[in-house]
Amino acid sequence: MATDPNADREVAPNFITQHIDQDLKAGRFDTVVTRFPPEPNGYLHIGHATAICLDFGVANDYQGETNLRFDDTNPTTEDPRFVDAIEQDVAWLGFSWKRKRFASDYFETLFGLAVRLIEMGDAYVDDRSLEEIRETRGTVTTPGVASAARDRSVEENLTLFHKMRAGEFPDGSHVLRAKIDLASPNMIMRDPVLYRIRRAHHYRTGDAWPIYPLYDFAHPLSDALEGVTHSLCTLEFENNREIYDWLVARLFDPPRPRQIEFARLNLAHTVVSKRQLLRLVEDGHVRGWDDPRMPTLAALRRRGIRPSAVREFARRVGITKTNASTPVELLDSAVRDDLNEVAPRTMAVLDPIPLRFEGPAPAATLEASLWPHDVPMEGSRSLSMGDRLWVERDDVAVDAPKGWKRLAPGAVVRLRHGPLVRCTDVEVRDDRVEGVTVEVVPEAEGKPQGVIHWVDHATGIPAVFHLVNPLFQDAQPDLSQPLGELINPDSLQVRSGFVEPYAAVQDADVRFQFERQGYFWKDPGAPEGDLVFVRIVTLKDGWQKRTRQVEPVRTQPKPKKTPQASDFVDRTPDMVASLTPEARKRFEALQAEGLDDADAVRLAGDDQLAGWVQDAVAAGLPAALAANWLLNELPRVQQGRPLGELAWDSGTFTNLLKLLHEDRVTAAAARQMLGVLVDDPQDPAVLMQDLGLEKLGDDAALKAWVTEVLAEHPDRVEAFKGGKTGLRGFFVGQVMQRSQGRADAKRVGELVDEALAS
RNA sequence: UGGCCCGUCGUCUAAUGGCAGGACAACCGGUUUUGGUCCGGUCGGUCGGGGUUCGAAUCCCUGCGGGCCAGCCA
Repeated sequence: MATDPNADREVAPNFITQHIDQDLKAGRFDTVVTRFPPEPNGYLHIGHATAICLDFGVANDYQGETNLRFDDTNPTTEDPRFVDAIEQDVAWLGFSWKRKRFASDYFETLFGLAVRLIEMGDAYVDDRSLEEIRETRGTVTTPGVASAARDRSVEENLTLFHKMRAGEFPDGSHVLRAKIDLASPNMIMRDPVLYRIRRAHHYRTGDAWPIYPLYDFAHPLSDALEGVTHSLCTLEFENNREIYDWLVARLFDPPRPRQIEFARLNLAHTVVSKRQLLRLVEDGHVRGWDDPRMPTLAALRRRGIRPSAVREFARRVGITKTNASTPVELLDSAVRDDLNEVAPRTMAVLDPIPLRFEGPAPAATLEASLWPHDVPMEGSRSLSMGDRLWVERDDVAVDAPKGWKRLAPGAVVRLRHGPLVRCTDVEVRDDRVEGVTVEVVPEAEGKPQGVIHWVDHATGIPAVFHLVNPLFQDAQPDLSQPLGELINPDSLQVRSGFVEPYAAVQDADVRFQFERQGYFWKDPGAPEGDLVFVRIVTLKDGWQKRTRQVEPVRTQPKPKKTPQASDFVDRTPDMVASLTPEARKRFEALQAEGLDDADAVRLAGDDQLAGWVQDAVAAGLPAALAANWLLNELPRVQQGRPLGELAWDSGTFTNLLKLLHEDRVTAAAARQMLGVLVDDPQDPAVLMQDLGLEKLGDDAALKAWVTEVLAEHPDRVEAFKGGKTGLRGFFVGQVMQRSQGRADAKRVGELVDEALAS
């Protein structure tokens, strides 16, 4: 039985937890502190929910803690009512924060840090207009130009900055800017603005401050002040990480917080952007922030979705860096799974037509279970069945299509929890079914074609049903179009029908399954006294699926892409042509050593790389071997660090290659050693001895391992012989593991082939 | 166009140089007094090209496609 090895974790391992694991192992931190940093300028939505589950979830998994921090640095857009709403939503999801903080708590501290930055010569006051600053920032392809303000003295900057704070300048007349690099390819590093003058009333600090810090300044420093270790945010902040690191490195000692970005959630058929949601509300396309069609947490809550379902949804979606769009079906499925075992089964007719009995009516009080056979819950309610009932219009057909399991002339169905009936007549007006007549048939008389639900005419209670459907017609709405044209006209359907009495009298928080219809609960937003049920989610409907208009998406193999001319381009000649004269010389020298142009040109572009190859050649090694390891093997352990940042030198590299060249170690072992040597240079021969990595020359031992491995996995041997040839790698890998990289993999491969052939 | 990031079944996501697996969707069947649930099965994928390697989804190069950045928003 395969059990989930991560069942005890809230967040399944992902690239972020891997970073955390590494940081913890490296001793960079000894605890995990995260934060959830909403700006109080709107309601939280399902996208935030995934972020919340991540922030709080990983902290819980690592016995760490999470702060709720309101990033309230822009007084013109923020409102305390959102603070309350956000707290409510986070708590509703089931998370509790260690500390509640506001960026505005830190205004005084942040001001002090800004002063220090000025004192270090890393920030200056610019007194030019917004337009001027914009124009001189340059473009993505052209560098920006400095203003005279950039060269102000520290004293002058200090004076000006204090005057900014004292309110001596008008709004927008001065800003504090970091002094970084106006030519940076990262636009955010072109002297980003840190403070602006904004004489606006802040909901928390009142009129105490005429200047406010910007996100890029306040956020990293707030993280550092709170002792946050891992600052998880969405992909659009990737470019901001550079300023984050820049500021924190200047103003704080280690351990410094670290920003990691992940992809935000996109849900099909809806929008998850505060701006767009605001538009929906303000333009009246929905009835408010908690309109059940909205993706806000307030709306999901009103719709009856439980927090456990949202958390399960977040778990199923996972965390990656891929920009992706999640289908709503994934949410629906999580909601159904969440409700299946807790929702008592009851009956409601949403589009009622009368059912009359021909002959004797059953007239009975039935004791009907609230739970189906497969839900381990107990309980029942009594149902009275009089001589007239309500049934669903869709459950009656004049001409039964193929596969019809409901009422149609002559057809026998069961009335749920009641008798079998045969349809004797269908009343039709204007092509619409308006009523049905049935006769009771004895139990013995054949199998019913199906089961339909009903509500008793005499005791049934009138109710209104709100059927919530996707808000947008298109999975990926084109938001440049007017919203009115994008909205699904059936996003909210209102029906008037009847429920059985039981459903009307239960507590407000009970989620029902109306059999064959879906999960519903009483709309908590309905006017007092009105009986309104909102549909949380439909049931999966095999019939509707079969008959619906849209063609189901057929799964068919993608056409094999035909190779394009552009697939075969060789950039090498271009690269050779654009070599500097100096690099050109190196290129020719490497060529002379027998390297092909592609390798030579890449090495020639780097003085150091080219030198290392020459050193290896001087030591009697083939240039191609050195080039191969430098170009193809080194990057694996380099992890983006330039060659110069690695601790080792060309001599260590050459000695490693020598061992390999002299056949004293295998390539696998050499790779292992490479990982150690770059950071911890030493004599590779000694390292080889220490790790016991000398190449194994003993064919007999290899054979023994091969036999052993094959004997241990008879099922896989069978599968291999059945055509699953990919298993060859598995067998070789097993033997390699046993030899700890000391066996000659090529030879092992041969032995495996031999053994499997017999 | 400069820089950064991302491309795995229809969709979402695993596999960290060694068996391409799971979920959702779809399809077929079984159980069922819900066309639900549950169970069994089927279909279906590493963006193209080249390289490194005994072995590549994974490392390297390159092409293609997508996202982000030129707010005194966050």
